[in-house]
Amino acid sequence: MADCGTIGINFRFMPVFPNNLSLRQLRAFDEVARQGAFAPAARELCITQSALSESIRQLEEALGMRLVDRTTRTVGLTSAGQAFLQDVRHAFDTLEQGVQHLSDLAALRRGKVRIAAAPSVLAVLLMPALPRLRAEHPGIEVDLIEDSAEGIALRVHSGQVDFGVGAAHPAGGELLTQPLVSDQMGLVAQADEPLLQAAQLHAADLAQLPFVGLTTDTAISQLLATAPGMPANVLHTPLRVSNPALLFDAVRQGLGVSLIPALTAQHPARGALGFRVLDTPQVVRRTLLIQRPRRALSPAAQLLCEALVAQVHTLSHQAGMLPD
Amino acid sequence: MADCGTIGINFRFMPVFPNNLSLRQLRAFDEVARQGAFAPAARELCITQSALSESIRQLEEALGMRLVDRTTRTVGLTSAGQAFLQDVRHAFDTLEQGVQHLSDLAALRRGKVRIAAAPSVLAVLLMPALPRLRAEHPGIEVDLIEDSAEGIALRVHSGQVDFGVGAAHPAGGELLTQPLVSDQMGLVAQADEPLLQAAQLHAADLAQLPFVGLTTDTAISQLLATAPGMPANVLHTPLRVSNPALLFDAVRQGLGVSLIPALTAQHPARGALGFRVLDTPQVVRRTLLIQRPRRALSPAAQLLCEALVAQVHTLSHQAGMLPD
DNA sequence: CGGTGTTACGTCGAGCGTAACAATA
DNA sequence: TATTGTTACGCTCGACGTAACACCG
Repeated sequence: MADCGTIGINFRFMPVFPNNLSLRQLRAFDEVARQGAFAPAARELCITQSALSESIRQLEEALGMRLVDRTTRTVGLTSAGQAFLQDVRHAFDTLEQGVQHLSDLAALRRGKVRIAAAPSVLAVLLMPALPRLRAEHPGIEVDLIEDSAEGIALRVHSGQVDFGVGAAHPAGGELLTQPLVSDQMGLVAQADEPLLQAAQLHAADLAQLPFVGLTTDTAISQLLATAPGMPANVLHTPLRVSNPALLFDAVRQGLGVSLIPALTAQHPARGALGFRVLDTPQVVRRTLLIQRPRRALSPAAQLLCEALVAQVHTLSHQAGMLPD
Repeated sequence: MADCGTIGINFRFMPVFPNNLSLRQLRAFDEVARQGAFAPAARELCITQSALSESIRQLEEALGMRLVDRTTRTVGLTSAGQAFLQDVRHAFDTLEQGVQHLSDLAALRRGKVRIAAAPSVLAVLLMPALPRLRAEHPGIEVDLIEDSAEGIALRVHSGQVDFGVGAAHPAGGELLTQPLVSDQMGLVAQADEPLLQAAQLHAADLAQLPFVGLTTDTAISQLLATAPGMPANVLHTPLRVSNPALLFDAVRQGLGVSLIPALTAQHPARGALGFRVLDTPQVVRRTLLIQRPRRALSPAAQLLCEALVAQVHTLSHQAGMLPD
């Protein structure tokens, strides 16, 4: 490498910063001031007197100023030393505080997690885990952002969220995905709908029923569109809503039935509506955990990740759930 | 030396302080964050990428936490890294400020000097130098403390003042002294006193005049007491005052004449009173510069010291002055 | 003498550069 | 392919300890 600092244009600000001095020297100075003598300070620092003496000498040389008045028997600080000591200790406190902050992050005493996810994931997988998380880690802030598959991908890619949960989507380029849970599509209808009690439920059975769909930008809608054997009224619905909660409201109002994933059926907004898995075709929705590649999750984000997986396991016995 | 940290009782506070990390690593971290990449940061730091990479690795290892997310092409900070960066920069600013303070002290832009001295020294040697000093170094604070020889010695010994100027005194133990100026004792009297014009002035000439003295705790009084050939009215005075200003007032009131050093005669409070050196005996007062041994003077104190010496030279042509 | 801080000197390891590698755009 | 970050491997210089010294109580 070319020797630096030769002609280079970029001298920048360069305020003669302590390029020379080291934390060792400053720590040594602090301890000498604290102890008022070299010998005990050296013991405290776990070095010999000679090493300590050398450190102080170097520090004074680097600063071009005498900091300590040596009197063989007792040691005192120069007025300059006293002034400098203030700042050194302040800097130490700041650094120590910084390390403490890191420790807090690692120990989950502090932190902030931002998650983007599909509505059902938020309501069914994350919300139930929050009370315990809030109780056990009150210092961790959580932002839950409801979004579409595309929005999730974009938010993950831009780093706006720590990770996302939802369907795969090409937006956002290459993202690191990991299967979290798969579930089957099923019929949601008013409780007295006879099909809910049928021995077998086929997609064709829905052909004559009024059908309420999700807007076409949703991953679920697109999943149904690619599934084989879907009757026309399922593929082209006269009424489309953008999220499960509205869908449940529509079904409850008698506007029709719908097909939703089993996980979404766990949404509290379903209320007393009935649900059963579709036997043919088996339409499986895969929900992924989506991260930026080569980006480490913060400890708090890991915690929520784990809570998410745990919640998946809790719900794994429900009809139509296929945990990965 | 016994290996430290074994059983020792003194674990003290020991808050897992950054015992490992160094300023180099922190500076490297700061620069990586600033540049957003290793290569330019390494150039800025005048080291190779490999060295920089190693520094960051060590820092992360010391902190037990990933600070930088490497993406080969671009580099981002972990949330932990962002939080830590704040504190690191704050600590840097504090240190830089400390160094700046030292620089200010050295360049006489800031500073504080405390001086203890005899009244005549303050009024005659220091006061005249102050206007220029205040003009040239407005950031330097000066404390002038008027005191007796004993008080000066004690204040110097205790470190309450940077240095003292006055007569020698055993109080305060071993002090570093340096002759500053010597001057002869002389007669101070109302301007019409015939002795002021005499060809020769002998101590015995004062025997019949009313005499006003300084209190016996003053160095001048003690000096006169040990001088040979002093008439009784000089040695035992019915009226004693504690400082030259009062003495001048007394003489002006016609209460008597007195003997004072030539330097003191330069005191502005003398007004129109006459002064002439005593021819026999020649009584010489030695004024010393008094410092604590093995204690370096601050730059500001040195400045005042030099101003003091310069003022001595300015007055060296006056009658009775014997600069050393 | 006991204890202080300083200096001299030999040793060892941390920190660096060179070079080869891996991975992205 | 060009550029970036990582790893491997010597090397050198700085930081340490031992020891001898100088100094004060």
